[in-house]
Amino acid sequence: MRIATWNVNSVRQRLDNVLAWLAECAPDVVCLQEIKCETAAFPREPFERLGYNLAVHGQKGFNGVALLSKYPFDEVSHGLHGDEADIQARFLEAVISTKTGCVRVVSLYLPNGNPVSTEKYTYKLKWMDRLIQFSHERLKLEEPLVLTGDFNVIPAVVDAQRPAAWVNDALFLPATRERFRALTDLGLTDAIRAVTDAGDLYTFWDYTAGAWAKNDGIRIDHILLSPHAADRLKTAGIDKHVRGWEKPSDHVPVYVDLDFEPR
DNA sequence: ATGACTCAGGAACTGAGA
Repeated sequence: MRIATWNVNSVRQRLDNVLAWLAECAPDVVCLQEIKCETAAFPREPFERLGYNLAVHGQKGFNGVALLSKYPFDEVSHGLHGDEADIQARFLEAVISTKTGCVRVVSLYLPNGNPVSTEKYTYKLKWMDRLIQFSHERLKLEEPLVLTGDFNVIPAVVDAQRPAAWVNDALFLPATRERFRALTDLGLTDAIRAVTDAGDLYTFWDYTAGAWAKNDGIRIDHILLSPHAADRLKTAGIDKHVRGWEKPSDHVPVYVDLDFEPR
């Protein structure tokens, strides 16, 4: 089973790119972030025509997450517990059934947090604390869990081409990285790091200043696996070439192949 | 150089992104 994540920076602007990528990647489950539209405005038809079930949690203008699945959804819920006043559309959770078992998948869009001297950064850190609590609860279920999306976290120096440029940034500050490490300390596995310790593996290149041409990238889109999901990990990869397409998102897809064949 | 592009909203710009 191939599960992928992609911050598309507007699903309506990126529709042609997303359809072209689906054709070549052929994922079974896709987590989308920054769909930038209300739920009712999501272009459902082209995805349903390809055989995907849809779950969408949108809002007007900003944010918005979605799930596509060739397998049926058992349970779908949106919103991250711990702050009833938080109305930003950044979290969508579903249980997906296959003939050989279930997998719980979360499509998340973690707050950016810049500028760090504002309430935006405290919102990010509190959101991460809530995510740690959520993960702690879900890991008790001892089931395959795929926690994935745009984390807006550069986990380590090796995950940026120019780490010095990010030392005071909300994506790389110690308080940010400590909380990401708290997630992995709970027992979640960073799928890319499970298959390679190589550098030059990025998922985002800024639109400005020729960042793509200079390969001035960062790795901030992640797939975290519970032990029961990590046991099934076959491959993990980043579809870097998609950044070179016409009218690209500033992020590229990341995917894992999990073995859900009968045993 | 707290900039450079790209998006949504809404009709000229601003805010947000990272």
